[in-house]
This record gives sequence, structure tokens and C-alpha cells, in this order.
Amino acid sequence: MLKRQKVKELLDSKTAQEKVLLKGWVRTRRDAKDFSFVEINDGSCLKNIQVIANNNLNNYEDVKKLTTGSSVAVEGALVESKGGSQKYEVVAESVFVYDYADEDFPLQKKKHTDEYLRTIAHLRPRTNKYGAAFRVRSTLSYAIHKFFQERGFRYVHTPIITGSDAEGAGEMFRVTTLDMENPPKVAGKVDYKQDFFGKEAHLTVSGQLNGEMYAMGLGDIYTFGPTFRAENSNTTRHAAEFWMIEPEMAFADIFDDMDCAEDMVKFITKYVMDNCAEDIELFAKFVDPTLMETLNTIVNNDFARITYSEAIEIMKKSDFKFEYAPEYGIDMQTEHERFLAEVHFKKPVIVRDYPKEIKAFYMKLNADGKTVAAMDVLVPRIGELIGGSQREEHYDVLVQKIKDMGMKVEDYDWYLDSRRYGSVPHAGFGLGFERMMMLITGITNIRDVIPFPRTPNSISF
RNA sequence: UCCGACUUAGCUCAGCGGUAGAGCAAUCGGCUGUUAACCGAUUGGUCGUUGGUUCGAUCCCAACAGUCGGAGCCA
Repeated sequence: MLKRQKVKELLDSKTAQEKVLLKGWVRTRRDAKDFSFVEINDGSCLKNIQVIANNNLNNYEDVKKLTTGSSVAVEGALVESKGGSQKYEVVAESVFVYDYADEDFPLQKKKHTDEYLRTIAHLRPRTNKYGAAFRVRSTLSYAIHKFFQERGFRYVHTPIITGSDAEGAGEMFRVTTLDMENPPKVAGKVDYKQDFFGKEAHLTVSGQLNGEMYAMGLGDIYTFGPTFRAENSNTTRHAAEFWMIEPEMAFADIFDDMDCAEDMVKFITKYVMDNCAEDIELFAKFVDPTLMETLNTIVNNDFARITYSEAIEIMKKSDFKFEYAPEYGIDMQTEHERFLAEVHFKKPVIVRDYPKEIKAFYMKLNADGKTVAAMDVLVPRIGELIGGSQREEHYDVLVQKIKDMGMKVEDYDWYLDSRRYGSVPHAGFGLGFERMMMLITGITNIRDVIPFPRTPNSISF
């Protein structure tokens, strides 16, 4: 029996072939006098393959009814094309129609807006742009695993349901099996002792605290999984469900952390450029004309490295008109981050040593007593791509920081154990996977780099 | 959550105080090794919802809803 070949294999074929079998979806059909051109795409690559269906086919009438979106199997000869736009085409000996797409198939042979395609997110992978985006998403995921695995990092699956209200990284989604209409109550309050886990449970906002524990056993680890934030944020850069990569390295300081982050961003960018060249080309052509320049800048240059106070000084000295004046002690605004990466350095920048007041409790207090060993990687257009830090490894300092920030020490009992039993310096960071996707494709809305995005008031599909 | 813009045919949009138009799509026909093919015809809309102003509202006003953009939160 004839083995099916993907469109990519056929177009990459070294020679013409007498007999091939291909399967896919019709992108467009053009009728000529005695035959039809049918363009088939199967998702294996951006390009379609052109099929010549002559009117001597016994079901030629069926071929002439093929609409955009219909599914077919074609047997025939792979021959060099007489037309100019493609190397090969397939002259059909038989065309089997799996299914006709109804005439109200919403994808037309024209450009659709991203807003419209979002309303048909279940069908948009059949378009050129979204096909390319999600091929890139797959390759980018692989590149991340490849980067860490090749460097001896272990992949840790941290829990998605969590009982700790730990990190304070944002509002959390509650997980419960209680009857919401009529929950059990004690003294007027919901009695979570009767809930599934016997206490309150939520979807994770970060795997970091769990990841740190595994770094204390396995050495270097990384997590790569879904993360959830119940924040009511309506921006092009936030989703309620997104994927995060969180490496954690034992015996590492903030400089090791920055090196790792920079190496990783460069590696995965290069990997996608090399392995999704055709798809990236589409984005450079139709989505962001400056994309190639941006990607080359990332791959070919050292990232700028400055401290938070230096960043504030740079911004104060510039005559750039900020909506919010940069001031030491306040967290950087989106416009500040973008100024540094886009306007001042024109390449990725790593800012470190932030005032302790504006950063999380687990970050290591620097010798000055005022700043913490935190670092953010800022990139053009996106702003913050990565946030990381060296962790506070001293038990007493960490306990004091927990108290200072008004949190309960007993909630962090298990976490504090790591500082009691063989504590070591360690560091890690979090990379928002979708933000990396946006950086690498030039797509400006996070909703367009997630197959089925979840944002406030939006959970169709 | 705050600020702003938008909401007219399946899609992208134009329009105007006197109840609507184009391109594309779809359907039918024609022509052609075409390639977002081309040419012709046809079909297709209670102009987001509710209220108000007016002789009369798709158009002006208000509220609400939805979408988009910016901000905050962050990844």
C-alpha cells in the first residue's frame, strides 16, 4: 500500500515521483478549461501543494464542488510544475473526498483580522499565520527542553493544585468540590475542612517554591507548565492561564542566574530561527517588518547589564518624556522598561539589585541591606520577559523578611526547612512562555499565541 | 479595575436627521497552466441592546453589553 507523504516531504523531495499519496485540506480551488488546480495544506509546513485534477477523473464533478476547508486524499504523480510559483505539483490519478466543508465555512481566501479569528479560535490553526504561530510554539517548547536537558537540568513537575497561598504572586483561582449553592458553614464562614483536601485549595501561580526544594536534591532543575492568575487584567500581555518556565540552580548566585537567562534566550531564539525559518519569514513579512533585526540583535549581542539605580539615573538624565517620572524606590513602569530596551540600549537589558521593598520575600538581601539580588530581563516591545533572583538562603534573614512583609511564618514551614537542613546559595528565574512567543513571532497580543486563550470573561472553546 | 475608541451584509469597511452602499465571500454562468486568478449575474442587512430628544433616528443624547487599545497588576 502506498505510504502517505506529508506536504513538506513532497515539496522537499529530491526528485519527481511516479506515485504519491497525500492527504490534507483544500485551501483554494481554481478551475481551468479541462482541469482544476486544487491547493492542499496539511499543516506540515506553511506552503500548500498544488494538485492538478484533470476532467478525465471519474469523479471530476466532485472535484469541481470542492470548497475551501474540504478534506481530501490525493493519489498521483509528483512532477515538476509548469507554473512559476512552485517546484513540484501533483497530477492526480484519484481524488477521494473525505468531507466537504459547508458553504458557511468561515475562513475565506483572504486576510482576516486577528479579532475575528479569535472568535473562531477552533478554526484558526487552518490559516497561514496561526499555523505558523503554533508550529513555532511547538518548536519553541522543544528548544526549551533541549536547552535545559543538554545542560543537565532535570524537568520537575510541580503541582498545579496548591494548598499554599504562598507566593503572593497574584490572585488565585479557587479549587473546590463544595456545593457553591449551599456550602457547609461554621460560625457563618465556609467550612473548608469539609472540602476535598480538607483545606482551601487553589490553582498554582508559580512552581518556584516547590522547584527550589527539588533543586536542593537534584541540583539544577526546571519546571515548564501551566500557571494561573485570577487577576482581572485586560492587556495584550496577560492571560489567566499561561505557561511558565522556572529553572532553579543550586550553588548559583545572581550572576550565574543572569548568564543562564541570557544563554537560554539566545539558544531558543536561534533554535527557532534555524528550525522554523519559513514560518519566521512569514512573521517578518506580514506581522512585524523589524522582526529579523530584533531576533538577530538578540542572538548576536551581549545583553546590557545594569543595576536598578543605574537604570533610574539613565532615565533621569534622558530628555525622554515619561508619563510617570522615574524615581528611586518605585517599581519600573512598562514605559520605563520599554524605554531602556527599545530606546536607550536598543537590545535586551538585564536590570538587577532592586530595592527590597518592591520585590518578593524570598529574594536575597544584598550586603547594602537595602537592595535584593533580583534581576529582570527587559526586551524591546514586550518589557519584562524574565524575572529572577538569587534566593535568600539564610534562615534568620528569611524569617525576618516574611514577618516584615506581614506574612505568617507557619505558612512557610516546609519551605523554611530548606534553610534549616543544608541550605545553599541558589538562584532561578521565571520566563513567561507566551511572552517569549510574542518576542519571537512579533505577534502583539498574547491571545494570538495561545491555542485557546483564557482571559477575563472569555472561556469559549 | 480605570481611561479612551469602536459596534452597519458571512468578512473588511463606507455612509447619512427622511428607515442603507462598496469590495471580498457564497450561489449560478463564462474564460483561462492558474496561483489571494479573472469577467458577468444573483443572493444577502429588524445599522449591538434598551430608553430618550424629534413630525421622523442607523445617524443626536443616556444607560447597558460586547470588542479593541492604553494603564495598573505581573510572566
